[in-house]
Amino acid sequence: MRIATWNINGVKARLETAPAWLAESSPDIVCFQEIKSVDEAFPAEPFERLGYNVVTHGQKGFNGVALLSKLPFDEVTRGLPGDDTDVQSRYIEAVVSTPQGALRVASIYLPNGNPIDTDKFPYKLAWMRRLRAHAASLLALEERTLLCGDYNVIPEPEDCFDPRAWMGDALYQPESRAAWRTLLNDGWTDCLRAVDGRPGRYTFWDYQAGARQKNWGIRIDHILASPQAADRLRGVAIEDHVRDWDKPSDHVPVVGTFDL
DNA sequence: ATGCCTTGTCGCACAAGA
Repeated sequence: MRIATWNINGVKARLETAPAWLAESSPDIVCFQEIKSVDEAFPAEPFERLGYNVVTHGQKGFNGVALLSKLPFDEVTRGLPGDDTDVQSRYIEAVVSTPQGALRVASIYLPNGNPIDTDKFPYKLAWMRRLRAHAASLLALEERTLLCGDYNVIPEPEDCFDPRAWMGDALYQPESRAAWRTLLNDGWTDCLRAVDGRPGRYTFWDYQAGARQKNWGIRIDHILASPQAADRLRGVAIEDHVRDWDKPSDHVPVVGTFDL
């Protein structure tokens, strides 16, 4: 079973690139972030034609997440629990039935948090606390669970080209990185790091300043596995060749392979 | 120090991203 996460930076702008990569890689389950579309306007047909069931949690203009699965969805939950006043669409969770049993997957678009001297940064940190609380309730189920998405956190210095360039940024603040570690210390496995200790395994390159050509990247797209899923982790691939296609997203797909 | 690009918006510049 192969599960992918990919911030596509606008589904309507990716109607060539996204189906092309899905046709090439053919993951069983896909977590999209930043669909930038309301649910009614999401162009599901190009994905359904490739054999995927599609569920979305969108909003107008910004944010928005989706799940695609070749297996049918048994249940779907939209929105991160813990704050009924939060109107931003950044979380969708579903359960599928595999031959080995149930698999729970969430697509996560964690707030960016910049600039850090505005209310966007405390919103990010509050969102991370909510995520930790909900994730802990999922760990208690002792199921195979994967929390996949754009976490907007650079975990360690080796996850960016030049840490000095990110010092004042919400993605690399001590509070952001501490919240990330707190989440992992509850029992979640950072799948890429579990199988690949090399520095410079980036998942995002800015559109600006020739960042891709200079390899000024960062690793912010992550697959977190519950113990029951991590036990079955076989490998993780960062499909960075997609960053060099026409009309790319600034993020690239990350694909985990599991014995499921 | 800032913008550099890209996307979406009831556009005709701007917000947001990271």
